[in-house]
Amino acid sequence: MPEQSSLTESQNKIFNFITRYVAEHKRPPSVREIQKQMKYKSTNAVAEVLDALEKKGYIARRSGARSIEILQQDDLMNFGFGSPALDKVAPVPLMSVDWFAKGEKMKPISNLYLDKMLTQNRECMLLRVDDDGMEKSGILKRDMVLVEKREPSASDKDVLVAAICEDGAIVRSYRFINERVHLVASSRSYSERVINPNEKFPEALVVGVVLSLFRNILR
Amino acid sequence: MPEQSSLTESQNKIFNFITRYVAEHKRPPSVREIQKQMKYKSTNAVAEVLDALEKKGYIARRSGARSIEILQQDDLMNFGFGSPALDKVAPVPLMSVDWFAKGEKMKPISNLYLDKMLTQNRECMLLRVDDDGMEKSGILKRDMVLVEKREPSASDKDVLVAAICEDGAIVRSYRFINERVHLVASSRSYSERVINPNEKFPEALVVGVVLSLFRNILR
DNA sequence: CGCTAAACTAAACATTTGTTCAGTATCGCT
DNA sequence: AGCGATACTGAACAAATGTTTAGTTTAGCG
Repeated sequence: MPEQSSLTESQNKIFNFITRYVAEHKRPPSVREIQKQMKYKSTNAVAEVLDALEKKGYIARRSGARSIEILQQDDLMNFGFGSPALDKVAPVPLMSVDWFAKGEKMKPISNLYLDKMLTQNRECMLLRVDDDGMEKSGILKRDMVLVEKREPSASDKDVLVAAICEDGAIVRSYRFINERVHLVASSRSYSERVINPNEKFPEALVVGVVLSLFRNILR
Repeated sequence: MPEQSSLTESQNKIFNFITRYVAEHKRPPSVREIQKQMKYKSTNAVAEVLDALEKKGYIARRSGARSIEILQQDDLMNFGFGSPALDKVAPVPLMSVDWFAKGEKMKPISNLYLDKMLTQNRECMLLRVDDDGMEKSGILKRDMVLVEKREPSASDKDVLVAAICEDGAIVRSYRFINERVHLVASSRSYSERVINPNEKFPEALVVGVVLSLFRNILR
């Protein structure tokens, strides 16, 4: 990930406040509302933090009142609008993987129903990650990944893909080099897999692009 | 049931403009921006249309600049008939956190619909993690956590809990020692928070037990 | 016709809001 | 000690913005 320059305590506080405020009120806060929240006695205290946030690329400002715009879109929920409705749910098949050297198979075990805000209206499936190859990227064995069923395109830079292979389902970084697909783990101890386009029985089969991650915490 | 009063041409035009503007700019337009768009020569032309829209329940206005809020027209959840998914899905409120030293507030922003397999049929909510205190446990800032709304019990050994505090929502290990609740981060750089049972305004408020974790991977 | 509502123009006014300038204080680093 | 970054207080100002009051015009309707 492109490590965002880190924030100081007050910068983090204010940035969090802004995101919460926007989510709740559907408009950015004014400088003086931030001031009140932070219990500052001068608006300039806010102004300087906003300058820093802007310089670090967390926000942008235009002219006029309430002009703060949040630049992070990794927000997952850019909950601007979304009113709840049931047509907002999509069935997502939970797939189990059977791999045979000659022909792979994936079978739906059951359907989970997920809000379309999560599936982003794409054709998805759920897979259980079967190794620790992406541990360093925060994806652990036994995590569930929500995968969009599609072949990565050339424009996909540094996406994570799900693939099935001997070991079951795995997640890897996707690189396209010299007509070949390279599947790269984040841990060095996992070797790179290279897929030749002409290969009849490749050692791994890319099944889609990883959209998000789901992990059970409570045992 | 409340037959939506219909809109006049200019009312409709302006209402549509507001909707588009919010979608595009993530903040409401100012009165004068609407005036410009409509090629009015007086702001009062706008003011009157806005009065009408407010009276008809299409928008609401608060104080301050850019205070127009679009009201949801779609009647709340249409818990109508047999979508096959219905009984498998539960609405989970996505909460935003406002913290004041004396009185904490949590407000639902919107509902996400999640399979009951995920909520395990418990009363849940979704929170966005606002710090890196549990980074070492694999819970990162900006992750969403699915939280069961309940006080941890003595039998809960080493559960992770969500709490709200000055910094927003945080996740911590829960320890009960000497009548006191200890909230422990996995990173050493985050200090432990201790909650006294008699404390009137504790520095953090436990809101529930973390069931699972959700993270957006694709940008 | 006369009435009313909607749809404006025109001009002021009061707030809200962003920005800036001049200071003070603390901390880590050199 | 000196320097720069961060974190503020306090005060003032100008621009942006919401609101109001007074008047004109048009269209529909009884």
